[in-house]
Amino acid sequence: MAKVVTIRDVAKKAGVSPMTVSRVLNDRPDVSPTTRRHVQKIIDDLGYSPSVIARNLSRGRSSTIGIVSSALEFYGPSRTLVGIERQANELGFSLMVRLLHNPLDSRGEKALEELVSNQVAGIIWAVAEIGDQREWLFENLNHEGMPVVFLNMKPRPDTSVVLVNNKQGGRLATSHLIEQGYNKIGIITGPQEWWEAREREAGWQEILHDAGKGDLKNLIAHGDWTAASGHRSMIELLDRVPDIEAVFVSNDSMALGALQGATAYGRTIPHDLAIVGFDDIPESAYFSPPLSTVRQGLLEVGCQAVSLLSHQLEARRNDQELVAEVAIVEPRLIVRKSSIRGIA
Amino acid sequence: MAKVVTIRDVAKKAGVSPMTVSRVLNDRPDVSPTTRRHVQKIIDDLGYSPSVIARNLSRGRSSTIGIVSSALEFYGPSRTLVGIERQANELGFSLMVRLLHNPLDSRGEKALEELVSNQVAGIIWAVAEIGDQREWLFENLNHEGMPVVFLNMKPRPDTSVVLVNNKQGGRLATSHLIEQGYNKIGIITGPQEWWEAREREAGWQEILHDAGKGDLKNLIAHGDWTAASGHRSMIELLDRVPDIEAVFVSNDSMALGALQGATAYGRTIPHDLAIVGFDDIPESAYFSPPLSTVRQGLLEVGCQAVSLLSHQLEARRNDQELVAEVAIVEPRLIVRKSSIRGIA
DNA sequence: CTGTTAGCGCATTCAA
DNA sequence: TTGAATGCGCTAACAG
Repeated sequence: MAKVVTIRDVAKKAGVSPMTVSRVLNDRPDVSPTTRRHVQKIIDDLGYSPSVIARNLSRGRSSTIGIVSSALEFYGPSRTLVGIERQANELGFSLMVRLLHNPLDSRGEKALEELVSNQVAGIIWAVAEIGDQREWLFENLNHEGMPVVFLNMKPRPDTSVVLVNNKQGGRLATSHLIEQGYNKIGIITGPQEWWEAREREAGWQEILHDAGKGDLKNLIAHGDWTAASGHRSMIELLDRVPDIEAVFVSNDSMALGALQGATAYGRTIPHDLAIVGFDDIPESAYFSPPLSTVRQGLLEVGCQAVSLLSHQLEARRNDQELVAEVAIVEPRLIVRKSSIRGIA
Repeated sequence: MAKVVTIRDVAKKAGVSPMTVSRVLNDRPDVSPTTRRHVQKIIDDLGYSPSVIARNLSRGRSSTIGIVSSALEFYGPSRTLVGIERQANELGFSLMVRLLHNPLDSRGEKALEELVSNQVAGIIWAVAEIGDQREWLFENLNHEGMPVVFLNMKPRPDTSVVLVNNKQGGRLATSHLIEQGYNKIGIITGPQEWWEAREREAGWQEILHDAGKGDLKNLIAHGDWTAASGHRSMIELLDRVPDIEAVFVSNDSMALGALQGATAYGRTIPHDLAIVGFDDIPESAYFSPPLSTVRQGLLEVGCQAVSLLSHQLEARRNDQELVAEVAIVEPRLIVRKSSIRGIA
């Protein structure tokens, strides 16, 4: 219990009022250079560090932003968190993090309450869109008047959203496969509750449709993002459509499982079967064969999220109209061996 | 700015004093059941939620714990964070997270200051041990009298630490390879600045030494945890020691790179060369061939860290002696194909 | 430029 | 079992 140094201790020692110290701390202009220097010295000497919570209480606002995330075991969410942290740091925000382990239960509510009562300045909602949970969210959040930025959600009016153009990612992957001359192009999707999974599938479907490919039903298998499900789904596709020529797999982990499944099934990649993944996890360049994939700008997503939130906060401080913004991050196709026709 | 509901609003509406409301909020025994029910109802009606920061300021302590972590792009740290969050949640703590992007710079200091001035109740230091940064830490933290738990660090007196028995992990992997009848057993290490990397190497070395294997120098290659470095290091080993029979790779990502490197070099795994990894990332069961590896109980590490910190906090609240605890989590060998002699 | 007064929302005394 | 007074550490608004 080293008695903590307060602003009053500094003031006393410096022979000024607490207010002056406060002004120095906050870099206010209305302090004489001499006084400022003097006070600053005392601050340093005493190793004084202001109590953020007292400041927040007094100011009625905080510089902590709340993050609600989930599924940190996957590449996407954890990578995004890193981006968020980086930008938050840059802009002087602290981060309070809550993870939802099972997004289906009602804990979103508790997480939200906790953040609200911790007086966070705003919230970044980085949880996959699940069912109607969102509806509940919108009511509550707007009710509270809490600035929020959502990640990877279908844009809606008056809501700030940062998203990767997942549909475009699906298009890129599928177009690439068509350009390589493949005809029967299947897909292994992510969980249908994830908006991102549905979008990637929509991109795949759009391209095939435009190319005049007929019945797509048989070419779809549903995974759950894990390598195990990729493996399973690939076997399923091969059983169902033995002459399938290429598969767009909705993330790299599943693609790894798919690669292994197809190989065990007796197919040589890419000679017999082409595969394109999604994410560009660092490992994917070292799969056998190296995986063609779609890279999302996930750090960018995190940065943007914090920036948009920051805009909202600023607008609010200036009593301006809060204009919702939407930031779209474009993905990029990375071509490696797994999708190149004519390589053994 | 929906004017926020305070404890006074509730009190007024309930016709009691703020104090009574406070008692209800904190589940104090000295409130009549009738009053309690009544007040509780008003609380619910108004949707009142107490201001955590005001409470903290008043009580002089908070229930937020600070996490300093880094390298969330790797499996270990992010997995550990999940464990921490889970247990924190369980015990009613909030989490404030700071990431160190380049542990070599002095930002540890800033992160620490930020957490301290946010009045966190304690800190979990989950950053790889780098050089003499730790010395600086110990001085400062003990000076502040802040409860801290360190992760994966060499235990030292009067310091709470949670660690995986990395050396034992190295032993398990290496013994397994010896039992399989391999003789020339190499290692690809992690970055030498990481304590965990050094420990794994020490385990490997100990077993080989005990088995009477002579000169080990040539059998060591240094990686940096990435698949790329695993690839590179494997080539290096094969060039240097063409008759090498097995390699213990200090994490699974590097093992993936090593697998690919060895295959490209013309070796068949495990026929020509056995490989054991470390981590048991979910993907490793789908490498080609499936990877034998050492599983760390990372969730467990996170849980334990929060528990130890919680003990410290409790002791402090009761003015008891703070006894530092050390929790050791034992790793487990997972045998798959990549290390089984006599399989093609 | 600097100090004074007041109060952020709550919990810890104490007294009733 | 309840309430009144007081203060946590800081800053906004006003004075001087």
